[in-house]
Amino acid sequence: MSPTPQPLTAERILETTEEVLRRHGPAKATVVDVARALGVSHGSVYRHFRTKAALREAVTKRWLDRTTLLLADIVAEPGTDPAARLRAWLTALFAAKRRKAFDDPELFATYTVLTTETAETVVGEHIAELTGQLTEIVRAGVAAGAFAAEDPATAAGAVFRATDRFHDPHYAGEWEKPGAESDFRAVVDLLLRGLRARD
Amino acid sequence: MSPTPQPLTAERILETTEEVLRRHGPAKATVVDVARALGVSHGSVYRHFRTKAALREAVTKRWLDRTTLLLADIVAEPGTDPAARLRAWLTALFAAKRRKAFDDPELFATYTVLTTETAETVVGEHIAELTGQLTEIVRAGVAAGAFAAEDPATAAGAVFRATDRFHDPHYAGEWEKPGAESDFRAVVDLLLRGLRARD
DNA sequence: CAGATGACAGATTTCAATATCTGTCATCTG
DNA sequence: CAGATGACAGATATTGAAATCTGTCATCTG
Repeated sequence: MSPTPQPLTAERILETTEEVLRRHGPAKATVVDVARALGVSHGSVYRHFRTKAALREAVTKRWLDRTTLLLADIVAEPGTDPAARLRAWLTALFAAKRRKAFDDPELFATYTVLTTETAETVVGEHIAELTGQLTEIVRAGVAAGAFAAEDPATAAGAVFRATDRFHDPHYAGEWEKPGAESDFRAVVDLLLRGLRARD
Repeated sequence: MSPTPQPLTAERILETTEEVLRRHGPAKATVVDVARALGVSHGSVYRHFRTKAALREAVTKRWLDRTTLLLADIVAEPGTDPAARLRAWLTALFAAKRRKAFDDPELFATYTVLTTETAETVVGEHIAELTGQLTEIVRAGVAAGAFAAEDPATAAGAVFRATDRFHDPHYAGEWEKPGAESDFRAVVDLLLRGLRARD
């Protein structure tokens, strides 16, 4: 769009790459497109990112990190009832994903492809961060005597995996169906019952 | 293989279609291939199945029904402890899927494509049958005073969805990883804890 | 006449030629 | 001389013509 006289930074490249991905989709967005949009040669892009895959990874990480940050607020919330906090966290995650999928389906499809490409690396770390947050919530719940769990990390992992259907993009098609909301509640209810400490 | 002089039945067509799918894969298996393998014209195949999609659906249903039947035995088991029976059912489902995926990865990939094609119809019914079995186990558990659940069907649905990761072919890649077994146990433990009746 | 056939139209797939892209690097420029 | 360039080789994607497939149906055959 603009010839942009500003210095070429990794940050500007990432912004432009997002834009190009939004416009062209994951299959047709090329490094040459990104360079063209920035008004530079594609060789310059390779000065900041070693490969096209690395560039895509960086964009994907940015996108995932936005969600991680959003949820961190809930973990940090002080003195809430552990069960309520765990439910709030899971609900916020589901809501965030559902909103992304619903508001801009094409962009969501683009990121679904990107995350599939980096399942083992970037997405793996993202999931580790999320289960880390969950572990923190469970740990606090155990400390408060509200939850019973031998190992908070194991329990958190189980909770995360048991709710895959409500955050894995693979199931996005199910998220706007009539029963989705009550299905979610039923799973969360069952999991919270399983965590709750016996008197 | 053989020119087969026997009468052309839907059953024989299904058997041959399985064979052709096994050989050629889902992308390249054509109705013409099936007809050729049977030594008939493809018009004759269309006398038994209205479309190629209908033929594929029928094959897929056969395949899924084999698993349904396997699990029905566990539901029918008399007088077992409800928790043990539920665990056995979930374990058998996971084991059956994992075996299929591991023993013949190409065939499993073929059926993964087929089930994706018929997600709304055949697979939907298959899932309904499985959750029906689960509901029966939960209902019996509630009757025996071992489980607490307002609505057994809802609880069964929640258990099924919470274990998606261990039966949805989408996750097949995870099933042979080191942690899979203990991840499975952690989720099932948590779910059983959630179902268990309080004294 | 129940059931099989194969020619056919329109849709889909294959294939090979062509164009574009990725990643490198010798060269240029401020 | 730090940073940008663009020519280049090999890999990948696009394209359009030809081949194959799907689904129908008038016709044939036991």
